[in-house]
Amino acid sequence: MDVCTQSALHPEALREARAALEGAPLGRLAELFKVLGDPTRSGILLALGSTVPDGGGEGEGSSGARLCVCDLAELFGVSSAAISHHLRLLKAHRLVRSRREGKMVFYALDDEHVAQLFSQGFEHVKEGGR
Amino acid sequence: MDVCTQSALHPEALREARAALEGAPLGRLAELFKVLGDPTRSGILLALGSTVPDGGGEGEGSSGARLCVCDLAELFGVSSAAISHHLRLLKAHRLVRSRREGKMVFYALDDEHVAQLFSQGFEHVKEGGR
DNA sequence: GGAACAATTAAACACATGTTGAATTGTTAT
DNA sequence: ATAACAATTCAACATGTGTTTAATTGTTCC
Repeated sequence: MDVCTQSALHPEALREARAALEGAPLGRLAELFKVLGDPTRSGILLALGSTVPDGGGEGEGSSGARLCVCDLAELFGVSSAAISHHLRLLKAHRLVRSRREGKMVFYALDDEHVAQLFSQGFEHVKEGGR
Repeated sequence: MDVCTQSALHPEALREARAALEGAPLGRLAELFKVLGDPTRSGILLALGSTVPDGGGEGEGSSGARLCVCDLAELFGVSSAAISHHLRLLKAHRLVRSRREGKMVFYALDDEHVAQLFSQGFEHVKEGGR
């Protein structure tokens, strides 16, 4: 351990910080962000968030698209196994919900916060936040 | 590739989704979330976001704490090398800024969106979003 | 029942990521 | 200049993560 041997350098600030960390569900929060921290998964959420205007016939409100595993696999150019894997993760974190319909399984967003989360992220990225 | 061989199953929805993905800086967004997706890094941001009320003497407004690498290493129980590594990442993404003061280097939050981003995350996590 | 197809799961692999200890750089004090 | 100490960088290692192919499950149609 290369940690400083001299002393706790700024005890007051440290105490404050500890207090802030104490109550926070840090693990869960990081886990959520980790789930979002993959381009394919963010892409899935973004795609599912895209509103389909003149519903072709599968009409289901206008709160977001509904896509099957096949669609997503083609959309991102990966195997459906990979997509399935990602979807399982997203589902475990209540970010998407699934609904079987015949041979296919359709996925849709399951959380109203996700869109806001993304827009905040965009804000940061747009402002040159590398 | 196990991808569905039959056809593009839902062309309209796919077209919409493609449009939504087209404009979005997906890579950057995911990168940002990936940076936040580590407990130590989220912890650092949370710690730096904690407001130190009765400034002991290092007074610098009330918009957040200022901690040196040593403090953070002790706070999370890892080597200062590890902390330094994380800080470099956070800095590269304009999430923190640094300021040298004598032998030490102090870090502080560098972005006003971060707090909001976190609060959105908390919202989700609190609501049982596993 | 069996065939066809979408979805999931399992096993295995390549690659990225976080950590460490050692070496290096930067700053202050003697 | 040398010593002391904080911070960073380097090299190396252990562990995670995303992907693939293959096998399995679920559903529809014949």
